[in-house]
Amino acid sequence: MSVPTIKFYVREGLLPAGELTSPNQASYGETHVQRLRLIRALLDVGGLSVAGIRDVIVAIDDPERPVHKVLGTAASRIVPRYDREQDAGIEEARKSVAELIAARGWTAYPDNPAGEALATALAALEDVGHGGFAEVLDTYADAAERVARADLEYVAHHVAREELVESVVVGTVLGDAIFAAMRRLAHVDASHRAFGRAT
Amino acid sequence: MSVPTIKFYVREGLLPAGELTSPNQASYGETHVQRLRLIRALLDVGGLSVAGIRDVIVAIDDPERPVHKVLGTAASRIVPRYDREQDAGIEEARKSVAELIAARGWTAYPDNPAGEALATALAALEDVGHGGFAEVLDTYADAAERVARADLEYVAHHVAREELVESVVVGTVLGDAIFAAMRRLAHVDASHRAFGRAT
DNA sequence: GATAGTGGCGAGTGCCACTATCTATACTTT
DNA sequence: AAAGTATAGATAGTGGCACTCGCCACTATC
Repeated sequence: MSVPTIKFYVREGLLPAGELTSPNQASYGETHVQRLRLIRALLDVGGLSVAGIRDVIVAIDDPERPVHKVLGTAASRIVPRYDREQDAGIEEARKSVAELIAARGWTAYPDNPAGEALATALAALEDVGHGGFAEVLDTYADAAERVARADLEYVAHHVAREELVESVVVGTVLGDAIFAAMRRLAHVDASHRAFGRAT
Repeated sequence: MSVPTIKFYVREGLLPAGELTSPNQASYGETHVQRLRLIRALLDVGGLSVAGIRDVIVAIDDPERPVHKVLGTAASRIVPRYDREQDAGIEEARKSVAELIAARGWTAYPDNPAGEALATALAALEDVGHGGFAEVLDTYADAAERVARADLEYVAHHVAREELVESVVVGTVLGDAIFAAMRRLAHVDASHRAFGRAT
């Protein structure tokens, strides 16, 4: 971790400045190191932008902000913003999403960032001519439900209140990466079983 | 979709050139449109780079290449390449991945791109101080297994051989986005159930 | 007292996905 | 037939992003 990079993060508001012990010496503590690790994790593994990380961090650090608002901010930075408004099928996809949510009995508004992201992905699927893939959506929803329950249970039982927001952000971002990697490992296994060939 | 953008894609080898009907007229057909949609889906929703898409497309279009090799190429472009070699905990994380694969009875080499990606994510988790999250890994693996089985079944039953490679690529890339979005929707629901508040 | 490092800051770099501009040609309208 | 519009192809430029450099005044250390 080079010094200029750290100075850059300080300037961008990702990292609090060190405490000045003299005009040209500042001391950094464990919290700075911790914060740096968080930044690298969100940047490298989570794929967030520096600006997005700043917003998330500001939200995390603001003790006034109610928890669910912080999570809202985090979600809106974490979910990549596709602007596919011109996509012909997006409206139809939004309807599918609303139906799925209703069928599942989920309490969630379909027009939140996650619902929009799902609609975008479904619309892209349709565009590409693999709309039939939507057939397995129920399996995806089952799996997502299980995972989400496990996430929440972990958070509820093992995380102290003051760490809550940060761990939810970390879990959301890194959880995506973990699941995606596992899905690919499972693909390799499943395809080996089905076709008798390891990839 | 602007004309210069299309020409750019042609130059970059993402899109075959149109058939010249005269020195300054080329005709594009339905396959070009289809290919364009694929490019946009991988770019916007899948988050691949133009160079990565080129590699994937070259692999898809090469009928000589055995299927499992194409999927290997696709996987190596789809999985983002983290270079966390200097991460202290990466070796330990690799061991966890190998153990997980063994415990699951999966047939997959832990040193493939997906295994590396998983190790990286786990190492990042540990760095950030949320190593305990690894507790729920089994739930993730269960879910990944289910999803992967559904993916494969769909492909085996509904996809013609000549479309196989493309649909696996599409399914892998868009499937990630779909699952991630669903996980967030399920989070909202689960947190509403647990804490009685919608986000 | 020479060397090396620091904070702070503006400017620069390299990469990437386009986008603008240019030339030469051809189709289209009047 | 002349003027206007459009296209292919190619080179160069743009804007955004994550750094990285260079400069200054100063200090810590050998």
